[in-house]
Amino acid sequence: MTDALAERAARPWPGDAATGSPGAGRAVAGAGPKGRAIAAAALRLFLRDGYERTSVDAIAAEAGVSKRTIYSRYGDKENLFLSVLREYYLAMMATFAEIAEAHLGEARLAEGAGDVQQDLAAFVREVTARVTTAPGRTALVRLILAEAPFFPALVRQEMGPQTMHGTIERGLARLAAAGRLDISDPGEAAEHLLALTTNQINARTLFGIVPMSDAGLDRLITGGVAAFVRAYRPA
Amino acid sequence: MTDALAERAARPWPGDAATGSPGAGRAVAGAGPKGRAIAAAALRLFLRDGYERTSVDAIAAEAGVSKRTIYSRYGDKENLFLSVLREYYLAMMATFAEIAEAHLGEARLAEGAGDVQQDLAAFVREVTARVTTAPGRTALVRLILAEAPFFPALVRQEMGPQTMHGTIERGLARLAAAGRLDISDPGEAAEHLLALTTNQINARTLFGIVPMSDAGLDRLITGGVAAFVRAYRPA
DNA sequence: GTCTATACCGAGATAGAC
DNA sequence: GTCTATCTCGGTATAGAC
Repeated sequence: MTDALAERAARPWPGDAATGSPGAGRAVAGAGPKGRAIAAAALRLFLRDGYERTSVDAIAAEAGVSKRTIYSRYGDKENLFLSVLREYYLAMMATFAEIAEAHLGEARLAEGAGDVQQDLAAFVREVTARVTTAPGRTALVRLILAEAPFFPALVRQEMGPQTMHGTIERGLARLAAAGRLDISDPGEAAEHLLALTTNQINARTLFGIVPMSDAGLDRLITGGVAAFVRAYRPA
Repeated sequence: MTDALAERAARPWPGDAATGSPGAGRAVAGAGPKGRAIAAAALRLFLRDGYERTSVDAIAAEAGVSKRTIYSRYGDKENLFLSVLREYYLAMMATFAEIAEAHLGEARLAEGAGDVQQDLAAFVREVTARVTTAPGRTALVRLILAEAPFFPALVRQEMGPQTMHGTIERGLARLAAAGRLDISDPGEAAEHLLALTTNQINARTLFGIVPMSDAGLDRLITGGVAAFVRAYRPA
């Protein structure tokens, strides 16, 4: 894991007691340097090889800890799996929220109006670069899709769909209120924007399996945003 | 497998030598009643449990044949997997092609022009009902996504993306030529139509994992097609 | 007390032998 | 069609080290 997201994912969850030595406060699976090493190794191998093909032995070797340490901290493989995936997912959503706030937040929109199409394209481009096509992100989504039938917790909790949706919906509603778009159903419009951009990229690349050039990505985003604006431009 | 697609998938591939007894002509894995039983059982279990979680023992038991029979016909588990998936995929694409021809083929469009939006919605609705949300289809797509990194043949050959794309592109080009849509790039328009309908359904349901009511499906299709037509309607 | 190292267990896997 | 060889897995146990 070389990207910033994995680094972030290796940090203890929000809500954890302390980041100090494993013993200060309630012991937490992901705390301490050992905990970070385990989580990082597990994440890396699960994302690369999937659940069934990843052995706890391999994770232990990769993390440089003994297998017993993993079991004493995480209980079993399933809990380790769900923990590291949730951690990573939350980190990714935090990045997304930050980007969305910068592009579609109240502060940004109060600055004044540029061209809607260009503003939306800039937003989507940054999301694409920093989230959608981030090294581990596509693997994460593929993994969730693959394992969801066997781990209902994956879809029950916050890792389901519709997590980017609300944020975008509120941003679009602001653009509509400012008269820059003609939107009667912001929820539906948010889905359409996602469908024409992020989801289109996912479909094209089979969620990261088939490579795509930066130029191709840019063309796809530009075209998707253009179609979106054509469908929702004020009369 | 109770649906018609599985029935179809259990038939030998187009191009196979004969459907007769396994020994007439070149021996073919999927031929004969035993071959059909094996293929049907393998497909069912792979779609339900995935590759790693499905054992050849279980397939043999489900098919009512000996494990030896499977190995002598298919060589190994991997080949069995790729064979039955390709078979099923091709059957699905045949169904899609048939629907597309009925709705967007030359014959249909020569009949005269109805409302574009209604025509497209009818097309998408039938594709959705008979292909996109067919019992095994979503599982098939999830399985391909999950296993693609480990079986490059899955994406190399004809099972990649873009298989529905060409057919829809030609249909949209015909609609544009008839002046019923304003499309400068039919390839891109086809992607946008797919993105706003089929792909949106997939994203919403996490490829069939999260259930969706028929009414919800219909609303989603209607809204997606409406947005598409707004983006591409003649001036 | 938490960690490492390693040996171990039972189950289940593929693949091939008979 | 059964039987077996060989392997790997998740998980535990047992030993000692910092």
